[in-house]
Amino acid sequence: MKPKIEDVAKAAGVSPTTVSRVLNNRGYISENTKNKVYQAMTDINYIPNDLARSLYNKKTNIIGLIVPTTKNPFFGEIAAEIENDCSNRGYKMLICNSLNNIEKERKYWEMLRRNQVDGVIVGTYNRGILDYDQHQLPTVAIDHYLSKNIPVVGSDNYQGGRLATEKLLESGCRYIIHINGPGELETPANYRRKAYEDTMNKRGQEPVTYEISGVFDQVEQDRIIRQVFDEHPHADGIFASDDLLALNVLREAHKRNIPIPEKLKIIGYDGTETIRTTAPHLSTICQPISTIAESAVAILQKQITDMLPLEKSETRHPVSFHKGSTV
Amino acid sequence: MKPKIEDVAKAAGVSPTTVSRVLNNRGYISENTKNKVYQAMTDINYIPNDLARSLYNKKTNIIGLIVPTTKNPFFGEIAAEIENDCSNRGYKMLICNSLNNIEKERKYWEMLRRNQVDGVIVGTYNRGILDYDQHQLPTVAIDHYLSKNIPVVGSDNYQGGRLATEKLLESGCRYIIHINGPGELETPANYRRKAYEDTMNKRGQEPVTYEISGVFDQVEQDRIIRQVFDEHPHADGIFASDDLLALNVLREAHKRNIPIPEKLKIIGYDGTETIRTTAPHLSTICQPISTIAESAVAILQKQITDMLPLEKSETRHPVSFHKGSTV
DNA sequence: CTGAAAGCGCTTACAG
DNA sequence: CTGAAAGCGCTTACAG
Repeated sequence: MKPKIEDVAKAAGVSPTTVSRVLNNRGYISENTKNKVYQAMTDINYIPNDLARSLYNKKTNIIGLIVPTTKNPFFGEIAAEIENDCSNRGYKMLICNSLNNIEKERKYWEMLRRNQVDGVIVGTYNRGILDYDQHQLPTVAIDHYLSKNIPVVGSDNYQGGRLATEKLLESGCRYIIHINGPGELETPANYRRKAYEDTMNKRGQEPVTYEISGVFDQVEQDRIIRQVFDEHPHADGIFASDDLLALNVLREAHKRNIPIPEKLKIIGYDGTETIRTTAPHLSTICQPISTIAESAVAILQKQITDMLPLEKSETRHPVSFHKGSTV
Repeated sequence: MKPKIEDVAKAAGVSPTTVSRVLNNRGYISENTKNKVYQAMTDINYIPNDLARSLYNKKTNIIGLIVPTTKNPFFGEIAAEIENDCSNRGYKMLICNSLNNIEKERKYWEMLRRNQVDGVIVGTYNRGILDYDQHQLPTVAIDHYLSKNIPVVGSDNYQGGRLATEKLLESGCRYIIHINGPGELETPANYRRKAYEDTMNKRGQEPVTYEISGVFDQVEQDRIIRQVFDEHPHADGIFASDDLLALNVLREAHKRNIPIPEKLKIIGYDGTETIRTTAPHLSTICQPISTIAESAVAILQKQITDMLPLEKSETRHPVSFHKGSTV
């Protein structure tokens, strides 16, 4: 049987109350008693039960993180950063890979509630899951609009879209296509598109945007990429809204023997550490992942400790350009 | 205030005992009562408190996962797979990124204990942390020897090392170098090296192995790679013990204008989904990540449910060869 | 400075 | 088929 406070108390010859007090450094306890208790704790190898503690305190110091999947480098990195920040602040993290499955996600929300998490950080698309009006749980969304009263954190998507487009224009492109990832309608990522279109219009160029609707659908993605090449054989620039997509575009270009960057320039989005080490040749817009993570955790913690009601807010962190050899 | 069982009981006009019983589907309850209770639960929006439940049951259905960092594609993918398997079996997962920091790792172990996790899956190098003799907690290690009584799951490293070496030999290499990642001494990954050396010896070739000791030390890694090229300008094959390393080798080869695969063939190890999509040209040995994850979870669950004492075992899953253009 | 008692939200013998 | 009581391992007023 695992030792409990009572056992420590017996071993130290004091009451459970006293043990609890030294454990929590609360109230006045004589040095002597303190030492006896510490001694007893190590003697019997006592480890406090946080379940009991949390039950009483109504605070678990656990937060939930819901992402599509940590297989994706962007979410793998953001998850790692968020967990680090949590750990530094004394929070633990329950992780949920929703696989963009609405039913799974609904279950995760319930699970997190049952486990009394102090808050949740969400990076998935799930309109309709939350009961907007009476959502109480402290929550922060990463690049997703979940509800009118949930703060959103992300990169400055408009700046990113503009930057990508400008870089292409600067390096001489005139016939630039934009390819969008799936489900970006409900996310601030649609500002990437908006910025692209605005920037093109301002220069008097006609914007052309393709959308990939299927989530995790490699086949559709490949089909659309081929379609772009078929329908726009004279395009000289492609702005893809994520790096994996950009790499696929690059691959198709190679297949068609289109010299990069001479005939076609390509720029991606995300700039994860993984991509920058495995494919440093890809020019891309880098999201400040650790800053995003940090600020999401900070905002969440503020909600938790101040017990503030949820309030809409949008935090955008500046992006940067990584120059590879595709632009 | 969150509604509790008592509130449901009141709303349904029954006792808390009865509510608990319908909640757990235990004992006989009349259909009528059941319905009243269900009705009451939805009426007042009741969500059970798993903390209280777990406290009583001495079972949390939570497991801990300790990895160096999910930023690394291998661990990001294994974490996602493990979490999926857990979720399917009704377990939740607390994730810990130890960053290969022994102090952090020690704290994570204590945290997991305090939170009464049912078991732990570890993918980090941490000899000396566990109290071998009296380690009670169900535990499974991924490709690491933690203690004489903790089961290990991984890819068949010996087969992998042999396969890599044979592929190089088959394609004509004779002067093959092996570069090892850090910290592989205490892990089954050292069988990759052993297999390489055995295979080379059997063919009458002299094995040459370099080791990179610094964990996460990009600078040292680059230095060693340059050293390999400097000291063995006539090498015609390199077997790198992970893909990120292999890609760095490839990059250095490009810098030196060494044509790949004509003058030099390169083969990596891991074959994550991420690498296979971002760098499909890299030939590599693929670990069956989802199989490894699945079997780790299965073994852990068996320990948990059968309450077996920990027992040494080693499970090796076969690897496969991914042919890119570097071999 | 220290302890006995009540309570956090559940569950399960035990009794009816 | 249903309920009152005790207990899971803690913590914190309250009293001394």
